[in-house]
Order: sequence, then C-alpha cells, then structure tokens
Amino acid sequence: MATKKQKINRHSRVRSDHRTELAEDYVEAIADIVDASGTCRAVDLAQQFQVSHVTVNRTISRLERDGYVTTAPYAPIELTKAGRRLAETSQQRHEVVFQFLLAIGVGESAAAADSEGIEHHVSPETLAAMKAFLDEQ
Amino acid sequence: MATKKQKINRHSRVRSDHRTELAEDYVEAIADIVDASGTCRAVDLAQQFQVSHVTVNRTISRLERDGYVTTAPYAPIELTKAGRRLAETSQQRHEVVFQFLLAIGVGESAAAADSEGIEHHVSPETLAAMKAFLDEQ
DNA sequence: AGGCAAATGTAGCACAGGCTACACATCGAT
DNA sequence: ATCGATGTGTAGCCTGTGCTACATTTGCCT
Repeated sequence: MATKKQKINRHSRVRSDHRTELAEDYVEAIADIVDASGTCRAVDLAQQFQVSHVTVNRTISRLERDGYVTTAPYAPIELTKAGRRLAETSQQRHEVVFQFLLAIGVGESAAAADSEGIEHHVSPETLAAMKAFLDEQ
Repeated sequence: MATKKQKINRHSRVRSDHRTELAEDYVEAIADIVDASGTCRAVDLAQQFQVSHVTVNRTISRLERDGYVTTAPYAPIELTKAGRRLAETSQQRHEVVFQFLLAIGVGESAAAADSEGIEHHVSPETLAAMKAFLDEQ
C-alpha cells in the first residue's frame, strides 16, 4: 500500500489560523485608526477593509463576544486590554514580515500586500528566523 | 481631518486569495495522492485534511463546478487539465516557499506547517525574490 | 427648533466550509 | 452468493463573512 504523504494537523492549523485572522486584522486596524484620529467608528473600518458597514457591524459583534472590543449603540469602538495586546503583537509581527520582505528584495507595494496575507501564518519560530535575518543585515 | 492609513485593495486581495486557497490545496493533494497511490478517493482527502468525507464531497463539487476535477458517483476523483495545471504551479510555489523557509533557518516541521499557510499569499514578485535568494545560496 | 446628511442598526439573503446521522453502493472474503 | 466493512451519497444543521434594502439615530447647520 503506497504511503500517502502525511500532513497531519497542518491543514487544521491553517484553518484555525483563518479564524483568528480577521480578529487580528480588525484589532490592528482599530489600533491604527485610534492612533491616527482619536476614535474608531464602524465606517472607518468599512472603508479600510472595503466591505459594507453591515459586515463590519457583525464582525465587531464577534470581536465583542470574544472579548477584544467593547461597543455601545452609536458609540465609537474601543479595544479591551486583550484587544490592545492582540493588536500590538499583530502589528509587530506584521512589521517584521513587511521589513523582511523588503530585505529580500521585494518591492514596497508587493511587500505591503503580501505581508498582509502572510503575517497570519507565520509561527513564532519563523518569525524569529525573520528577525534574525534582519539583524544580520 | 486626520488621514487614516490607506490599504486599498490589500484586504480585498487577501479575501480573494482565500477563495482559491482550498482549491489549490485540494488539487495539490489530489495530485500527490494520485502520484503516490494511483487513484484519489474522497476518503484519502478526508484523511489528509482531517475533515469529514461530507466536507470533502462538497468541496469537490465546487472544484468540479469550477472545472478543476471530474467525478462520477463512487468513482475516483480525476484532475482536469486546468486542475493539473493549478496543482503543478501550487506544488512548485509550495516547494519554493518551503525550501526558502529552511534556508533562512526555520526547522523542518515549522517550515512544513508555515509554508502550507504562506504559499497562498505569495505574489509572483515575492516568489521570484525567494527563488533568487535560494539561487544565491 | 427643524431638517438634512452621515452613521448606525436591523431584516433577510447568499455562499463557503464545517458537522452528525443515516441511507445506499461496492468489493473482497468466505 | 451473501455478508460485512468500507466508501459514498443525502438531509439537515451551524457559523462565518459577504451583500442590499430599509429604518433609525446623531450631529451639525441654518
């Protein structure tokens, strides 16, 4: 019986990564927007992600359920402590990936776009390797 | 009015990447399984991806709808020409990403896991940069 | 204060991608 | 030839993530 290549749990990890991706993207964006303009409204996120405000609304509901943000009707969105923590680690990881791509010769705009997708699939080990590479430069 | 960092279309690209991810993973897996054992059955894919055979079934239906595979009741799954093409480019890209991660010092198992998630977000430009890096070694 | 524009909320729809439970088909071994 | 194990198919459910259309609230301007 021919042995099939085993990739046990790798795909499971990719799937679970996906579940946290949007949360990371949102808290990151919320933190950015708060930094830039003081408060974050749903409409800002809708513009950022190029989705309808309805989609933002429901995503924010999930984030609230999961303890990353607090909201009140018609009020700005606020990050919880957990939300801020997640935003910070996401931002840092994002920055490392972005700088790393630049360092291996990828152009600014492709690096920006790719790092957006890649950051969520970078394990601590790979992140460390990227950091080490940047330090060696 | 404070200018919010604009990331126009970056997130849109990530979203559209996601739509093709599963297709790429599946055709890649199908090609691998056919190479290893001659034919690919739904049950093989269920084991590979650690999902139920029902999920496989429906994913395969979408792949058939999209022209990547052909199926018949109780028969093995066959790749179409388009499916084989997609599988090949996915496999190559996957291999480059995997080798690249190894080259920057990531361990075998983390590289295997991460490349699974990363490969789908690597633009041609970044892929070329990775290839160039590997050639320089 | 009144009214308009912008922001937010709500209802209801679609599709992807998970699942369990159960029904039916196929194939190999006796 | 049948029977049991294994593989497939079907029904029906859930969640996430997208949408349009419409209702409501806010906030600003006159």
